[in-house]
Amino acid sequence: MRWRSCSEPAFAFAVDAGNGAARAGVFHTPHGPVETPAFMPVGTQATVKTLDPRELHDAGARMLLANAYHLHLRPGEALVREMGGLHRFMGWEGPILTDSGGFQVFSLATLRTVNEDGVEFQSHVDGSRHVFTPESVMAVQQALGADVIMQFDHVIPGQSDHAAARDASERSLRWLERCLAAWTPGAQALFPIVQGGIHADLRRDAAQRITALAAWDGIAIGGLSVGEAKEDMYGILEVLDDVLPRERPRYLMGVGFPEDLIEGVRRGVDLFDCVAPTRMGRNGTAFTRDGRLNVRRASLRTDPGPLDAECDCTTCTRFSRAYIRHLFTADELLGLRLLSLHNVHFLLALMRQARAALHEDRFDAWSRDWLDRYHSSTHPVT
RNA sequence: GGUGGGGUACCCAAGUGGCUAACGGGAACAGACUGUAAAUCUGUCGGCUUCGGCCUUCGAAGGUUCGAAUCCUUCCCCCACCA
Repeated sequence: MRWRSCSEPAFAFAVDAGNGAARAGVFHTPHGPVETPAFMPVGTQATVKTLDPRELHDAGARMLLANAYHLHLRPGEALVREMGGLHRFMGWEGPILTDSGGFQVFSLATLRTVNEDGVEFQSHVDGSRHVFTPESVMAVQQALGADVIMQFDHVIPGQSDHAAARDASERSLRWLERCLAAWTPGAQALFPIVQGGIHADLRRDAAQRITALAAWDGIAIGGLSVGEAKEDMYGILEVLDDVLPRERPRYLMGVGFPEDLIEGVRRGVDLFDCVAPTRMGRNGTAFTRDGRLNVRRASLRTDPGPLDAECDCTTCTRFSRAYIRHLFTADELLGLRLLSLHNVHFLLALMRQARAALHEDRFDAWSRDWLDRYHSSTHPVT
């Protein structure tokens, strides 16, 4: 295995506070440090939908995601490279992580066939056929030029049985070896991904085998938040907390909702990403300290207050619930932007609070209070 | 004044004897969304209900029929064109 030593500084990870399994630290990348635990907004097609990179940075985002499958189809990694790489192309100077397309094996299941060599996708854009292999996915991600790249993995539905989960996990492990062989260490960190569904033995086995391969820049936990029960997800995180090395960042892929971020941090996760804040932002749901709020609700028609009284984002400082409701009711584009911005800001602020609580050694109490209030879900009309 | 067309649930609009509480849209209301095929999707949308049904509806009133939003009569409105 051609593993770069973890003593190399480019992707150093320093843990500087902890509370049980939860910890706070700093993950260093060639495009700057990321304080953890951190939430990474998702910009699948080299854009966090509706949001300007500048306002993302101002909201506290330090690292973004993009997607190899989508960018390979459009505009193509060659064009991105020609335009100076992903950072310059999308106007984001901070670190970027690209997902490999493994999630699309799950989300586009009706448009692909899997075999040992790789996956043949029928493009959701124009129907053309594209073969993704561990080697080709490494090449795509190298051309895109993200700081962190992901192995090609096989994601399956959360409720899959043991046999199916083992099959997908074993395939992902074989593909990991091929990704490692095709990877050029140095400017890019390669994160392996633990699979195994909701089956503790498979998860433990995969985590141990990945860990045993070599030193790590970071390890991802994949195949969660794909339809399984929350308790199953939390249970798997607890299983993995015992097995995964503590000196490297752990990245829980595709999570999540505010409550899942806190539950994840509590179980030792450092990095998260999720489309929820932006998708829900476009679909009319706001995250608030008192639970989710459907901004189309008739009861907000004349509500002069902010989405969340404690939020200091642009949306909450300047616009009323009544106005945002109106924007959604009238299908005005500003509504999508304002709500996406608020939701992203909300999760970033949540992680900021979690880090502060960890540094001040009060994470346990803080997280319990936060969850109690969030789950009480009242939404008094102002 | 004449001729022709039309009045269907909040709006638009199908339906010309039973399969119609009434196709479709929209609005409204409620819900879902977790490494983005998503500014998407789902449900409710006359009233009551012990969920099996019951009641009231298709401009108004009468009539034909076992049975009418659908056929007939009269009346009331709207639109187009002609005087």
